Amino acid sequence: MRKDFVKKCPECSGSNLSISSEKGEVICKDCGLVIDDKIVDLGQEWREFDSDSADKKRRTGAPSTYTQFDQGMGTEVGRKSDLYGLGRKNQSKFFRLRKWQYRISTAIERNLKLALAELKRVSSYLKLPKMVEEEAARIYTLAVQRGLVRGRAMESVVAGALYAACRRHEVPRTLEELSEASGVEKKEVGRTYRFITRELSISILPSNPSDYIPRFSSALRLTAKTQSKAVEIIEMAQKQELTSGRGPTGIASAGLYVAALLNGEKRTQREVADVAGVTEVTIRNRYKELLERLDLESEIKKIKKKKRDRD
DNA sequence: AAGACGAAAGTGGTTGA
DNA sequence: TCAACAACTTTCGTCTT
Repeated sequence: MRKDFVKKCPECSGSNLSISSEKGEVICKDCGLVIDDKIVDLGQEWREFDSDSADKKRRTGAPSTYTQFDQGMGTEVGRKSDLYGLGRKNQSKFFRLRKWQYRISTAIERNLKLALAELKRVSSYLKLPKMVEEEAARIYTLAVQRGLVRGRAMESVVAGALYAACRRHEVPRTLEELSEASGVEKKEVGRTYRFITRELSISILPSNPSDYIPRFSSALRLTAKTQSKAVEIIEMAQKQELTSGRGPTGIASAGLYVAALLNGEKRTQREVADVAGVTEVTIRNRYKELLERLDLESEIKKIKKKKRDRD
């Protein structure tokens, strides 16, 4: 069963809430307020209604989880009782093997234990959905097994794995946010992110500017109308090929800035720039392109005229 | 005085020879 | 491996509201 954290929108007290578990957001459909954009956990996916469907769905027992350091399972190289019938030579070989196995696995386990603790810390700081945390843990485990952590700070690999997991699940967090949460430098996060996704050949779609809109616009306290206008503008921009090669946060913030302007809820460039983690200059550049290519100039002029008339 | 605008120089990353 | 290149940032002076 899903936990309902909020039943009514505190802004307009409508009960028309939309839960997007993938993005970890609860949005009021009436006024667009993002009530809780950082749901930690919505509970398990599968439910059992009767024994029939239970048999189909409950195929794995307890879900194996990557956030436990050994995925809830362990391996050992035999026990002493297995020694029966081995010759002397083989006995010592057996002990050597077991010693090595022990050393290697404890080294990996120790690392994983530490890393997963760190991963959980960062993830809960950013209030990421459980799915993303699991994914990040999976990625990190793979990275350890491939020996990709050697020579790299564990923290930065954790941050890189989390960033990758966010991108995969279209729950975008900026590099800055990851950097702030993990205490790893921004470039380092980006570097390890690129490294591990390349080495593990994890394919990641380029992030969509629209994915940032709900979070940014709620931070700026903008209405749902403005929010959907911004998404509209961004879609138009994508059709005009104004978006390729540009930073998605820059496009998102410019779209939001224009949308707010058109709906008479003006925010300054600085305000938008701050929540989006870009500079005013970038917003200006994108903004200029948007006006030129989407003929919004006349609409902007109308807004300005209206304002003058009011004075 | 605050916000918007734009030029110039610097940074880090990608690409192609 | 190096140089050219695009996107973005920082900084700063000027114009607009």
